[in-house]
Amino acid sequence: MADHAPLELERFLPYRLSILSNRVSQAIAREYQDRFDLSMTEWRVMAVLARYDGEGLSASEVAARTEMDKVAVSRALTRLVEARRVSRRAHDGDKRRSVLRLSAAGWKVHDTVAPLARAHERSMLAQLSADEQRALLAILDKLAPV
Amino acid sequence: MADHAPLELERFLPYRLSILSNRVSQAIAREYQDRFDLSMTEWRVMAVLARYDGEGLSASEVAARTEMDKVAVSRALTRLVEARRVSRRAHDGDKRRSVLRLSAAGWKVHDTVAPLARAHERSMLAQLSADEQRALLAILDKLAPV
DNA sequence: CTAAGATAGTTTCATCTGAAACTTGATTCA
DNA sequence: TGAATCAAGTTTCAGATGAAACTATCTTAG
Repeated sequence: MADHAPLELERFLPYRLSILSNRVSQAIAREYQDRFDLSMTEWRVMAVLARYDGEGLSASEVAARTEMDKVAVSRALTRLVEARRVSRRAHDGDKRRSVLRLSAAGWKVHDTVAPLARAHERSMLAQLSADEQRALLAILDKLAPV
Repeated sequence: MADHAPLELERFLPYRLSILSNRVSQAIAREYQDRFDLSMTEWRVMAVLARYDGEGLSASEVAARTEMDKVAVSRALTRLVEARRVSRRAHDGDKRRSVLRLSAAGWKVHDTVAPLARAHERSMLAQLSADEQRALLAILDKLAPV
């Protein structure tokens, strides 16, 4: 029994990372879910469409840029289009592709949610020293390069 | 259009954290899922039972120590008990409570998976400098204290 | 050209998840 | 006591998820 070397979950890095990540994401998500009936998946799709506005991304480009699978993106888009937050038309010259854009209503939601998300990010960083903030960015760059 | 200030998802900390956390957790989980038909939930339950061996934890103590909800724990335990990896008996003096322990088979699985998990953790840390490793621990202590 | 293969996106299916309701047993307090 | 409340754990239900199959379209090799 002495030689089992049990894993100490509360010191195990992957576990701690997942706890932290879930807490942070859910704190943000809870707000926009209540206020806008918007899932995290949907929000990420909207954020990418906002960022690459004017390019008329296709669904698979959205999937690539959000690191979500195409099924999740397809379903998020169905809801977003139904809610008139995203417009979808067919691509000239390739009828398989869709051309996606935020609608005016979509932009309105985005312009409320984005500052809210950034505020959460700031309050998270505010708990860290300047050195730790720098280190965190360096760590993320090394472990999960974009 | 210029003043929409879109969120840059790929620089947004909560997003990057969730990408990193998912990648790390899934890399480990994939191994023990294939080899032992063990979900991440089940593994976490086993890890906690291993760590607090001899105390005969109840299901809600397991839930508290894994930060999972009681429904998830209940279901994981059903599977673990069926697979004879965990033994469950009633608590003397409180028939609501269960007393949970890893079985010999459970320990055998634990003793294979724990080193495997630790190896993943080590290879993750190995990508960071000593300073960054220290900083990561400090950051986790501040942002998600145990 | 056209058959074979690749790509975009949706649907299906089986599983996972969490909130709420429920069951059983313990506790409290009048 | 015994009614009301509380705690442990399970079940139910409704939604989320992801792999695989499928449809439609486009590309390429012969």
